[in-house]
Amino acid sequence: MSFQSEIVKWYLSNKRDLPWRDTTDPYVIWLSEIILQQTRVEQGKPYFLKFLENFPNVSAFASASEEQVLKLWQGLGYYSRGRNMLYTARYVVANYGGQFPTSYEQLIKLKGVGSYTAAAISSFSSNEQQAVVDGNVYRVLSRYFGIEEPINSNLGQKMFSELAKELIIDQEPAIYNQAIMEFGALQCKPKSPVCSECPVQLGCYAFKHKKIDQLPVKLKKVKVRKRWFNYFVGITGDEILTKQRMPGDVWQHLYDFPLIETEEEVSMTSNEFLTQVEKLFGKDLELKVLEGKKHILTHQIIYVQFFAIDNYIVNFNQHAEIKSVKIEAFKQLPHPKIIGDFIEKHID
DNA sequence: AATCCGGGGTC
DNA sequence: GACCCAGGATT
Repeated sequence: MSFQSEIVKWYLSNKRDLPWRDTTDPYVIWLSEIILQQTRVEQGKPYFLKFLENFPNVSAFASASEEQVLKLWQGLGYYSRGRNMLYTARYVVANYGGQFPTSYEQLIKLKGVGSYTAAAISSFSSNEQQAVVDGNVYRVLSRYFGIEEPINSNLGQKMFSELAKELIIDQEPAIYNQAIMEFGALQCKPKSPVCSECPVQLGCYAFKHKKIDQLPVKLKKVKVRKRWFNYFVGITGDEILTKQRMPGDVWQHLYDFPLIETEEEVSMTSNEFLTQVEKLFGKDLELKVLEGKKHILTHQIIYVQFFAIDNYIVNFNQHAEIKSVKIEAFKQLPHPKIIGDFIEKHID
């Protein structure tokens, strides 16, 4: 039996029961695929259900506000996915009359939809012969066929997508694509794959040559930047100071607190820091240390320090980005995870 | 071609 | 701590 047939056979008896399977609605598939980008199934599942409940179709999604979408997205990360979804939902309503496209050619033009997602939606919704190449596929193919070209090199990506394209010929695209990804996720895992019970063990290059833990090859050395965020929690009566984050940095469009970023950990005796703080909040400011947290992102480690401020004065003319809003309204805004956690813990 | 964009799970 | 997750956009 061929590699592909074995994988499909394995899939039919081992697949998970997931809420986005058993539908060919391209809108629902799109929803699931965007949410699952760089996101584990178990992490994405509750978000998928929440989004489907709030937005049962693309028209409902299109009529949402960005704040509504980002609030639902809160905690999932890579927030541009949420912003792009809203853009795309409106685009589909405006240009396709709310009929979500199913062809690769149309899908690839949508914001937030790349080659993987276009292949996934087109094959799952209309059985178009487009091969998905995601992290699972890279791993399974590199191991089974013994491809040592790095999966994130230009040549590597080309080789893997060519191979995937050949393999899907004569397969049922929807099932085969899901099968090879599920196989990668459950059987041919990154760490400790279940080779002893593998249906394609005999043909597997990596198993034969004992290179399971060396494939796939991936070039990588991401430098992690360290940053120090000093947040100021200012509450007067039933209002709190907040600020929306701007383009060009993490958490774009989400709401946090007034912030002074420094090159290193600040000390309360640093004149330079205190001068900056007074410049923002006035001379009579009372400052208290609340708590410190370490927040890890892909390319950054952010050391977050929260300060409580009292008796502050903000010159809203000079600092138009800072606003004072009702605490209840503030809570409804979308926040970065680190801020959302702080609010839950400290602000009733 | 390299870098940025989150948060969480696993070993 | 290192790696990875049903990747995509930007420079």
